Order: sequence, then structure tokens, then C-alpha cells
Amino acid sequence: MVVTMDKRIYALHAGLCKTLANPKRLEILNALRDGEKQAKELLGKLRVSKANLSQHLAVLRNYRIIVQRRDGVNMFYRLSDSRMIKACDFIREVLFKQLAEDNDLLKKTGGA
Amino acid sequence: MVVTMDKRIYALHAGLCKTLANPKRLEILNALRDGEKQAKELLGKLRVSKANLSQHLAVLRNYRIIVQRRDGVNMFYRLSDSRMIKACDFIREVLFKQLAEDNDLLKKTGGA
DNA sequence: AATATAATTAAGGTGTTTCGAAACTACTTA
DNA sequence: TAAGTAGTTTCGAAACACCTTAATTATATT
Repeated sequence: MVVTMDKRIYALHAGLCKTLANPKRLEILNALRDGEKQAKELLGKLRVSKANLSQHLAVLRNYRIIVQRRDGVNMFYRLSDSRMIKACDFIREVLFKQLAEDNDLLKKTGGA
Repeated sequence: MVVTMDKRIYALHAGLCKTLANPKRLEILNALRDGEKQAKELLGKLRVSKANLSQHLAVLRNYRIIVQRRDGVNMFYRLSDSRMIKACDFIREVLFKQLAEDNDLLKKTGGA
């Protein structure tokens, strides 16, 4: 019983992580970092089709990473929990550490 | 030029996030949380085939989330950067918040 | 050298993700 | 109510991830 529970938690946890496993969705979350944005604004920032943006926003909405608000004909989106972007930031730090390591290696070997 | 750079960073960032986007890999990382473990031990904890475990470990190794050490015929694995598990923990907190919200909703509506 | 143990790699089938194109819905204003 | 703007959904194709089985590599023991 305990085993089954754990397995289900891991599946849900992985589901949430999946929402971060795409460059465009990361870009969306990053754009929403400092507050609410119109879908139209996002469309301007990211170089994506309207449909595709909407699809990615739907993924984030379905996993409740972002919340939607309508104002007339416009849709506004914002992050629903800042911990999600904190998680992103930790992972980004790991990435930069890796890139720094690669750079060190390159310098030491002189690219040979 | 700046745009291209950013796009590549997002792609690499997403790659790193992808390593978390699987229940079994999350379980592996969780098992390594408090120190090095033998592959054999992991095989005991997780209910996975040896080949499949090895594949998941390879993914984590390729993205340098874990590091490998051989001792005779045995392989030992450990986390290479604790920030990765911190990121996991933030996401897990978000998950538990969501589950709590669902539970509240259920109570309020009485399941009807 | 032969066998055993621990782990990895390869091949192949199945399911999932992603994206573009086209159709559709919701709201606003003339 | 017709047309316009903003956004969403559906469908199908290509790419990718995942798991199983079978073969392979690496080290240790007899």
C-alpha cells in the first residue's frame, strides 16, 4: 500500500517536472517571473506561432503552474507558485556550473 | 546573436529539466539524497529491470546529474550537485500544495 | 582459460511530445 | 448582426522517450 502511494507521488512529481522540460515553456515561465503578462506580449517576446504558444500555455495551465485571467478580449497569465521558478533557477545554476567546467577543461587542454 | 545564445541556453536548461521528468529517475535521485549507493542497492529499492535502471542511470550520468565510481565489479553512484535535489524538493512542495488544495475542494463540495 | 557477477549497450516495438495548418470560440465594436 | 481581434482546439506527421529482450563488456574467482 505504501509502495503504491509512493509510486503515484513520483508519477505526479514527474508530471510537474515535465512542464519544465521544454525550452519554450521555460521561456514563458521566465517571462512571467516579474509579474502578469498578456498572451499577446508573450507572443511578441517568444518567436512562436499563436497556436503553439497557446498549446504550451495550456500545458502549464493544466498542471496549475500558471493561472489565467480574462479581461475583455485579452488573456493574462501569471505564475501560481514562485517555488516553481525557484526550482528553475537552481537547475539553471547547475547548468552554468557545468558550462564553467567545460570552459575550464577547454582552457586547460588548449582545445587539443 | 544574443537571441541565439538565449535560445541555446533554454535548450540546455530544458535538457537538464528533462532528466527530472521521469518517475524512476526521481526515485533514483531520491535514493541518492543521503549519499553514495551501489547500483545493486538501487536495483533492490526500485522495482525495475537491471537494464532499465542502467538506462536511467546513463541519462543522469550523461547530463552530469550523478557521478559514477567503480570498485571492483561494483558501480557506485552519487549526486554531483545538491542543487538538483533542492530543485526537486521545491517542485515536490508545489505538488503537495496542489494535493492539499484538491483535498480542500473535495471537503467543501462533499464530493458531490 | 573458464565461469560468475555486475553492469552496460543495442535493437525494436509502443506510446508520448511537439509543431504547423486549419477550424473554431469568445468578446468587442461599428 | 457583421466583422475584427485575441486566443483555443483539433488533427496528423515527425521526432523523441520508454521499456523489454538479447547480446556485450568489465572485473573477479576458480
